[in-house]
Amino acid sequence: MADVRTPVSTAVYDALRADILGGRLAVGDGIPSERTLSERHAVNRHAVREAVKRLQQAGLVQVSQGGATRVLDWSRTGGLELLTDLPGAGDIGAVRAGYELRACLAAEIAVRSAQRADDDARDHLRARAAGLIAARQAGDDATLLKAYRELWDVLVDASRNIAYRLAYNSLLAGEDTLRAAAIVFLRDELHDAGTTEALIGAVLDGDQDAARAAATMLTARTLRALTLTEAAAP
Amino acid sequence: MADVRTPVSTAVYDALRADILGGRLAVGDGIPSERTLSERHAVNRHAVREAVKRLQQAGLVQVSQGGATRVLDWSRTGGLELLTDLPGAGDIGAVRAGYELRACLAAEIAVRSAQRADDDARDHLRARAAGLIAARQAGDDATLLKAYRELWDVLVDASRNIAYRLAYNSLLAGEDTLRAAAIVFLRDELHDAGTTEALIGAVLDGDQDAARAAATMLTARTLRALTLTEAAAP
DNA sequence: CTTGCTAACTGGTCCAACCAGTTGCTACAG
DNA sequence: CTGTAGCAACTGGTTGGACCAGTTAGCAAG
Repeated sequence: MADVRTPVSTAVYDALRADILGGRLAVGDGIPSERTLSERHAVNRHAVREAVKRLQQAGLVQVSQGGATRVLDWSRTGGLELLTDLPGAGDIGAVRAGYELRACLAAEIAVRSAQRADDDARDHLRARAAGLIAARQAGDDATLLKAYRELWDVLVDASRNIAYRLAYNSLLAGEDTLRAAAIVFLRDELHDAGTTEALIGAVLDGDQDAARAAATMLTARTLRALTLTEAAAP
Repeated sequence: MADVRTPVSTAVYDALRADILGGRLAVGDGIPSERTLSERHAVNRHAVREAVKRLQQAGLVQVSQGGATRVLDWSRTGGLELLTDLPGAGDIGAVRAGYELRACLAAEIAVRSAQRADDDARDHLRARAAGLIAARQAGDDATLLKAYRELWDVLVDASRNIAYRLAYNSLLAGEDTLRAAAIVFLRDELHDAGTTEALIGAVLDGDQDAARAAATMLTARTLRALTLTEAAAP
């Protein structure tokens, strides 16, 4: 039941990914051969191959038959999905980077939502707005965060842009591990009920400028909190 | 030499991914068993497993031992790296979505570059600016596009935000297949030498507002071209 | 010193088997 | 007739070993 058995190939993948993102395997280096890795991790070579295939897809390594599998410069070949893996590898600045991207996305999502939201999307938005008000009554930050995220989820859909949706997914991919930290940074933004209401109203009214302004103000609060934290304890 | 042999596992992966993104495998459906797929594609089961592992990592399927491997709603679980796969699956709107995301990113990259570019980054930027001028002399759009991309590549670095870099990577992931189409849409933006110069100057001067304005004007040209094309031949 | 071949690597693929969960049907007990 | 226990018959997870197909490096002949 509570069996959290991880496939061995995932264990190998995690280990290699951490080594690469953590810089222990330098760019251009060849990683150990599949046969070596299978011995070292005491698993079958097939498991290693599955792990390497995933590394390859993530843009972390380049494999070539006959030659060695080499580590790529992931800052050039990696995709946005790597972002949530970076903090785990010890990169603190990645958190600020992620929130900056979110800020830029949020403003645009707000504008496009105001521009493109149809009746269906407006209904959903109103429902989430009500849910958010209810969550504020609870006084529990975790509940509030959940409701706030659901609000943005609806806005992302309303913006009718699959790229925004996918980028948003990538940003939230590792949220479970970061939720506790997120609440700290998002605190001011979460409790700014007035601006949140303004955002919702602007989207419902189709007021693109007001929507952008509100979204920018909301995310600016979190960015400020992050900057202060970063400056205080680097 | 010209041997473009694709690994069989990649062939299986491409086929399954296309079926999922193309909607031929519905969300919630179980995909055929590994043994069935290995028979159907006339490959070994390990090749199928490698393909499925990649699907899993891409957020397209959920596998569970004992149970069937089910198709996930990739619009909820997929990352930005899926974007460049969508056009291949027949989704035309994904191109516009991608360029809208690029527009929003570009403006922010310009601002952050103006804010954070150090001497080293400024040197690189000046070099690329010179390269761009040289490319304009050639009169060849492909050369110009290359130089223009290199300019933005430097700007992305100058913005000192790993999330911007990774998102930018994701957006350009499938560029080779789209290069011909890209030149058509980017034509006006590419030939707007004045605004490009203004962007470079603003970044070098640390003028964030001017940088944002220039970047926005540049990307707006491409968005307009895209909208016109979309409206003309939907 | 250059060239060419070979041997020892690398990854790519396959076969066959077994382990470990899930699912559904069947037969037995109530 | 109903409910449940249990036995197949699936599913994915893992292993071992073998062989093919490229790359690389070293050695030997020119």
